Amino acid sequence: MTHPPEPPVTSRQAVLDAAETLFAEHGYDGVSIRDITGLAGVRLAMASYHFGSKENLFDQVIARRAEALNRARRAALEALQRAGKPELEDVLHAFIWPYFTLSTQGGAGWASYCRLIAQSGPGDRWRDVLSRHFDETAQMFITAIHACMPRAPRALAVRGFVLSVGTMVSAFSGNRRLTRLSGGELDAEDLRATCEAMIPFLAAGIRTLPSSGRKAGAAARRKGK
Amino acid sequence: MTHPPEPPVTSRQAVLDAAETLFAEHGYDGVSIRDITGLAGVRLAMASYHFGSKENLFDQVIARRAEALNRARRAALEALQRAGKPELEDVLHAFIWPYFTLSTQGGAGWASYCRLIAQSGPGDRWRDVLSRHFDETAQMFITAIHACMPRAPRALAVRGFVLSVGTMVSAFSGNRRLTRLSGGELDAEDLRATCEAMIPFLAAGIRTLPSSGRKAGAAARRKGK
DNA sequence: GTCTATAATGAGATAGAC
DNA sequence: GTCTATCTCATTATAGAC
Repeated sequence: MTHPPEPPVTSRQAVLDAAETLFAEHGYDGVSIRDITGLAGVRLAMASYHFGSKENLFDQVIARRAEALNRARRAALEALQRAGKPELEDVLHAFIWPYFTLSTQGGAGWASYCRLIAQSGPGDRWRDVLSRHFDETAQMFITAIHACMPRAPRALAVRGFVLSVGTMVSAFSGNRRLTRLSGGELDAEDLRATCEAMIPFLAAGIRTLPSSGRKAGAAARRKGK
Repeated sequence: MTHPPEPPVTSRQAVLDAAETLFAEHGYDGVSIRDITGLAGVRLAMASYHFGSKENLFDQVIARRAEALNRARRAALEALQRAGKPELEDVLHAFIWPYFTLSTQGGAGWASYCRLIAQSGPGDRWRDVLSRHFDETAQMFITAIHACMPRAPRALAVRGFVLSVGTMVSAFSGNRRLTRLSGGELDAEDLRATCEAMIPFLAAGIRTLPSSGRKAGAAARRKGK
């Protein structure tokens, strides 16, 4: 369904691919249209011709893969729900595994895409584009998480989902912390190992939320602060 | 020990503060030296006079608060260890709570600082500066986490720490996901509630790592993929 | 659709007076 | 330490030929 090594045929795709690569490496403002068209092997004017503005090019970069990613996640979730009542781990798996699969086997573009997403900042540009493309699917997964802890209020499922997204996105950010801090014993690029650790990690975390909600501040009070 | 609302007295500090604010909002490349000196209320040339290059200004912005943060974290950790054998929750508390306290009560600069850290990308600029300022303290916390799970290899403590850092940093990033996805029921700016949920969340997650290491890929195989 | 050329602006950094 | 003025180069975007 995805065509990893296929070289871009149209100049439009070439620009899109180059923009994705460079945005992921240096951020939106760290890259000029000249850099992008240079890497794409097309002339400067092609960027404006196809996309008008740099802002719009960025938007298209995010949008292009968002749909495929959402589709994969929802397909996994629906398959799960048809098979019966899923466990928390299964729901997290349905959310995280497509990210892993596409990032590692979907071609270099997908890896760049995941690193790019991890650079989202608090500014309007990011807030709008992420909300527009990901919130709807996010709500489906929050509902599925909530179904695994039906006695808890939905707000706790939201909190668990948001914490999980932060953890996952950071794991795909391309920071080499894991390698560095382990002195090379662990490999930050072994995303499979990270995902396999992360899913039970997050599931266990989410399961603590109902009780930590009740005894709120326990850790804080224990330190007398 | 920190003086939140004190206005900067020197032009050097004014530039540093303005740079911190603007970098946090728009990222390194999203801000010009003119923007910074403009907000600081000083002339353009003062930036070069005090800091030489923009790169160096950025470095100083990160460095300035890194020391205070590391000191607070280490003090909390040492106090803990003097009091006996700490629980995993206590170690995480010692790591996260200074971040929370400074971010919410250390003045606007600290809040900006935490948002800025969350924008770290995979590029050299970030990797170098974060490694230089934070790796040493990170190793102390990894050791403390490892002491809570002594039968597991240290690599698992590293993995738990790295996942935890990602979760924490994302929680302080200023993305308003929690508010948006909960329809306003939860408040993304209530960092206290987030920290109080996060600490047991992460502790539970770390405790799963030894077992998920042994039965690696269980969730994956269950889905037959 | 693709190119050259250029317009219009903004960037980082510095020289040199005070 | 602080200022004005400026150098030099890169930036986004567009006009208009082919």
